[in-house]
Amino acid sequence: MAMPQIAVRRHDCHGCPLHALCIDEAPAGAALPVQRQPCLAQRSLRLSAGEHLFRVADDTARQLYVIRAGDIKLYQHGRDGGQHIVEFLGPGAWLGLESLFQPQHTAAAVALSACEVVVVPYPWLTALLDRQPRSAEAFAQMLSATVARHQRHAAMLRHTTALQRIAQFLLQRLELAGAAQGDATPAAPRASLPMSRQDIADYLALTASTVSRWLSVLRRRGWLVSGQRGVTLPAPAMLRRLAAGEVPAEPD
Amino acid sequence: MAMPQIAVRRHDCHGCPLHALCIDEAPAGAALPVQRQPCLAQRSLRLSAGEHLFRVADDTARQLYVIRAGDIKLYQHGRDGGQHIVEFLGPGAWLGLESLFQPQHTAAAVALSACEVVVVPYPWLTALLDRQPRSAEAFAQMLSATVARHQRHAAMLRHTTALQRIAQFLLQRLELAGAAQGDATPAAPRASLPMSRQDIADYLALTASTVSRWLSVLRRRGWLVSGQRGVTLPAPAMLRRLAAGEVPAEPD
DNA sequence: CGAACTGTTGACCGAGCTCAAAGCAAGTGG
DNA sequence: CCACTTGCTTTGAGCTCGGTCAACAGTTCG
Repeated sequence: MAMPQIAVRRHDCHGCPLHALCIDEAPAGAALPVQRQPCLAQRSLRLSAGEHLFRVADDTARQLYVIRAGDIKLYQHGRDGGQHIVEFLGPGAWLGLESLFQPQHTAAAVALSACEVVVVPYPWLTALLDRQPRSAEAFAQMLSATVARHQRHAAMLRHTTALQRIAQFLLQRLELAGAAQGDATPAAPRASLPMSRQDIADYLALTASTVSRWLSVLRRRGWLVSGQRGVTLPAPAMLRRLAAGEVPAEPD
Repeated sequence: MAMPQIAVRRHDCHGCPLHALCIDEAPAGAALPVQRQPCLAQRSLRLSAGEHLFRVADDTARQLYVIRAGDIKLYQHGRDGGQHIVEFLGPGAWLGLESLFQPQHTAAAVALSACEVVVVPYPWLTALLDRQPRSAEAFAQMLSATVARHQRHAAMLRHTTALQRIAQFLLQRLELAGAAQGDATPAAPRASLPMSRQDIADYLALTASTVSRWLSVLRRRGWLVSGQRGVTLPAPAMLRRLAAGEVPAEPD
């Protein structure tokens, strides 16, 4: 059985998160340029659940990270010992943007589950950015999207009730799961919650008690099935109405 | 009186906010390179108080802005009609970072006082970034600082009481005023408040009532003198203690 | 099986919001 | 110069949402 021999492996980096940044430079069958090397020579790192990737005030080691698999939470310390979760990050997300080209990290990152992260040294990044104009644009766009995302999250934390925040959070997790599946199952209302209730609370500026309370209410009403680290949402439409504040949020 | 004739005006752009980005390429008496041109050929814009620089969903026009003089507030619309102030920006600050290389603005910017802003078209920026490696780094650093700043602000809005937020805000305005004066008057405890009480409230995720109430308390206690658009803080040390939550925040 | 941890639920309480009224400053027109 | 308007600020009274504290249930791991 003579299989056709492939002249150039088109995409070793097809599933690579750097893809979006480095694909532009090789429009079609062009020879793989030098810059493509990072995609091939990736150095990756494995973390088990609970292990820190970096902590606050750690040296940045002049590198950042891209999550290939697993979930990571990015957090800061609140005055009172409680922690303030900046973001939950999944596969494809970049880590270390908040301290780019700066000596120390201003946040900490810890694995929620077993993770694989790709290491991206600054030199690789700058080389890419300098040699290839459009990549600088793409990277700037990603940074600005991060700014915009944080602005939206900050906005959500004001003028919204606990229930609204929880509903929005669930929807966010839901469409995140949907995007990962490539919309293959658009009607599968399953969302993963790899983080603890306390983590959810710290993300939404609530207490674990309150999160638990409202989740119970949703469960009692049938808007949410099952309870622990995964959840199915049979009525996303209703959740959307809750998130928008169209329902007065009765306790029971 | 024969004044010595200056051979080359060293820095036409000395007071220019782009300075930090473009100074590196001309270490010393080097001839002014082409890239320096933007500094000289700046197109600037004047706004009177209350005038919008851009609104949400406006076209970005592929340009961003740097404030040369005046104060601008950057805000988004909250669901309930109230507005959520992202940041107050003064001279030297960049505007439009949250929608960089994207078609539409995700926030609105309005002048609080008479302003002068410098227009920076994307092409200038990309030209600068592409030609000069260190500028890309500086720019990325600024973007990442913006991310970090928003993270800190979001962190402040949790686990802090109304009084703490107000104290922190006043201190922030104070050191901002100090920085503008180049620390010429380090002991001059004067801060400008070019925004309304409602704006302060929207920035701190409070109500105008609450802001007014606590400012009154501070005034009654003598930690704060005068009231309207400017304010003097005779006891910054006490404010710092309040901001840190070391004082139980008694109403009176 | 017990220990330690996470999640759930209840009772109470307080910080800040809502609603409302009055005080003040700046502008307008007679 | 003053009556009138308009918008911002201040202040009061009551109420509500979510936090605090605490007890209990369920899970994981030795």
